[in-house]
Amino acid sequence: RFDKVKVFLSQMEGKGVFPDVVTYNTLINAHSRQGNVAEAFELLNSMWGLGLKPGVYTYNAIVNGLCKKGDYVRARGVFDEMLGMGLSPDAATFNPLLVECCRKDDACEAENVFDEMLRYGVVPDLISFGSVIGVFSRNGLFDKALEYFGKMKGSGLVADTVIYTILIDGYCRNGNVAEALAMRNEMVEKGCFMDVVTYNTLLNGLCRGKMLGDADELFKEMVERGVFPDYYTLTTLIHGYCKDGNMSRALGLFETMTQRSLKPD
RNA sequence: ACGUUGGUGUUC
Repeated sequence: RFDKVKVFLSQMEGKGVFPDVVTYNTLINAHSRQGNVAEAFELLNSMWGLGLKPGVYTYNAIVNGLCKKGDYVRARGVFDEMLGMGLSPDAATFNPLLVECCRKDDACEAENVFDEMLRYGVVPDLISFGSVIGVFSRNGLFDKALEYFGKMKGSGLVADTVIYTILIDGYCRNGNVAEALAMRNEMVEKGCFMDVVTYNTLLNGLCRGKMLGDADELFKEMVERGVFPDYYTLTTLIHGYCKDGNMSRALGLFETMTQRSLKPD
């Protein structure tokens, strides 16, 4: 609701309160995320005239916006521009670039960006590792995914719910549901909670592995633990039961879905 | 102090 923002900002200025770099970063990020990179650039350029100097957060927001639009080339251009301004990139600069390579399933470029990040002396975080582990495991390079998981632990990072979910997904995709279940046990033992995405991922693996009975049990477990099923959960299970020829169960879940006022899409 | 980045389904 940028019209309201505009009114609010002018009210602020009327009271002698002027936007600072954080205000601009917030606005630039909002436009950037919504795909309006042109407006984000305009705000970026107008900062200088107000005596405000764009910083790493400012450029990172734009790099992210361009990556989200799939404009990797232009994102690299802004990256170069920020270097030219004498700014040092950080993990939040490289992560959107990595994520975009992963979205395109470009494991090769993702690895290049990861190496580049290291050359700049930037320390990869959980997001960086999660991205590359995911792209490797989805693209026939699961050994490499596990190798990076090893590097991640070696660097002192501790796997969180998202990292475990990526690994569970990786094991399932690579035909090792047993090891995926072992990962789930490990994460719980280490005090890491399973969220709706973790459950959905494992349910999908069980369905694809024709382990519908186990999927059913896991579904019950998630509900008992107060993790509420979403669209992904129900679509995954409905698909699983359809493929398995169990239409009555599939239709039952479909009804559950409408009863929960989750409108089928 | 406040602002930027990651994971799951259907389309055989």
